[in-house]
Amino acid sequence: MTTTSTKNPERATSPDKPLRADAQRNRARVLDAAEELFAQAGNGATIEDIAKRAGVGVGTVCRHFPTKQALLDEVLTQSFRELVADADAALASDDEPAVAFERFVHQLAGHQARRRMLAEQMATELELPPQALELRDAMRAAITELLGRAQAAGVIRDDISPADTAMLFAGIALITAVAGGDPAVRDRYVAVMLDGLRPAAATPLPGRPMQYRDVDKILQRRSGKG
Amino acid sequence: MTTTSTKNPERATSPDKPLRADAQRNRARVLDAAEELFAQAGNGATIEDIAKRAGVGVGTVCRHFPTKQALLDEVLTQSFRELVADADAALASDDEPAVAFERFVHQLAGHQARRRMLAEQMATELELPPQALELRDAMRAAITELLGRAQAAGVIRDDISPADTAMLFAGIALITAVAGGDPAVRDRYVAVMLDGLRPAAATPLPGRPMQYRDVDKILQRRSGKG
DNA sequence: CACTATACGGAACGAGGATTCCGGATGACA
DNA sequence: TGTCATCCGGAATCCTCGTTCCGTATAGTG
Repeated sequence: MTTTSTKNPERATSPDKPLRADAQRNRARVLDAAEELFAQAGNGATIEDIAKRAGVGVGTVCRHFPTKQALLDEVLTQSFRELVADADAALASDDEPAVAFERFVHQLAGHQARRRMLAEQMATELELPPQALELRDAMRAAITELLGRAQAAGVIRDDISPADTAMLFAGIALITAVAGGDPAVRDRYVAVMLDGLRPAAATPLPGRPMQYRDVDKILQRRSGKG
Repeated sequence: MTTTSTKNPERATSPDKPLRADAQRNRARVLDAAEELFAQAGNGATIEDIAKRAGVGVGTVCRHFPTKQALLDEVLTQSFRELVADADAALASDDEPAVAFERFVHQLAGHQARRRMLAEQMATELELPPQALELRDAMRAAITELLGRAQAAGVIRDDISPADTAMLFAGIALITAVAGGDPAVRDRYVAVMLDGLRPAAATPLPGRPMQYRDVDKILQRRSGKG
């Protein structure tokens, strides 16, 4: 399902032209392989590994994606697209706020776990590829809205921000991804986290909610240093 | 506090002999520098960076620790020692179970965040250095006991295992470490997680608690493949 | 079927980083 | 203070991995 038959945002050199049939096939294979290996090994995954898994030569990988970073960016962007789609679906659904929110965070954790880079990036470890910037903003807006509705309905505690939400579930996703990626385990932990977010048992929290502004600040500081 | 004046489990070559004074000093410096840089950059930290930070040449680093892995292992083992010390203190204290448990998980997350490798390794990403095996077991025993007491006292939900506990807080630690490592943020999130662990708001959980056995299985599988 | 623009595989190359080596410096001890 | 074993710094070496190059293969087309 992760094929890129719809559009190819970048191409090595030359403006754009319909890819030859085998090229399209290979590109998709590479993307799938990369997604899988990046998820497994973070970006420690090797170009050669990816090529092998995709059943192509390294040359092929590097022709389609001029740089390892470009490949990573594309996979990341892909993930964001799916995430945003889920978020939009949740927003559009007429489920109760609690249900919509819970379903969505399960999906969120799922996406992030399947590709741990996504989780890392949402926690600002990685630079965001420019193509993904607006997707990220859409994502943030969606989380804000879903959380807001749930809080307004009184089913989620008020002292939690959208940025907190993203972080918390990214943490769950990251750790379960690192530890084998069993979806059953992940769902369990998401459920625990959700219990922690209910107003019923809420204990006063130290500190203040994290804002996306803070996240961006961390991101800047990081790219500033190197 | 991180000096190794007590014992030096490994030495490049030759059985063992008291290190010359300057050598001991340098060894300690290297260890401290490594701890700091590994915490900051995971094991992306470079030998040269570590040497520079420690104010020594690369040769010195490599003589004391024949391999980058050896250095990493030593830092890891060090962390485990501190963790186990905290755990023992918590066990020995006569605080109420709830207090002891909560204080300990805060410390746990703190340790793990300060050195993100620790968090990753507790989630079985890394192989455990042999020197640390018994420390890990002591750790597990302590968590088991502290959690058991808290559950017996009815302040922590029953459908959570010691392994779950380790994973959940490792997740929090990991994500906050990745996102800048602000302790205030970490404490906030630990508090949320703790709320999720209280019996009051507990919702039925899907799946079954994770056992240390499962963790070990993942570890084996991983080292099997490579 | 023949022809050509594309794409392919994988060897060759280069950069970055870990490890090794060795001449010079230094702590330990008589 | 003199001697020597030990340790130090950092240049040299080796290895891994991303990227480039090129001869060969193939999809697309008439």
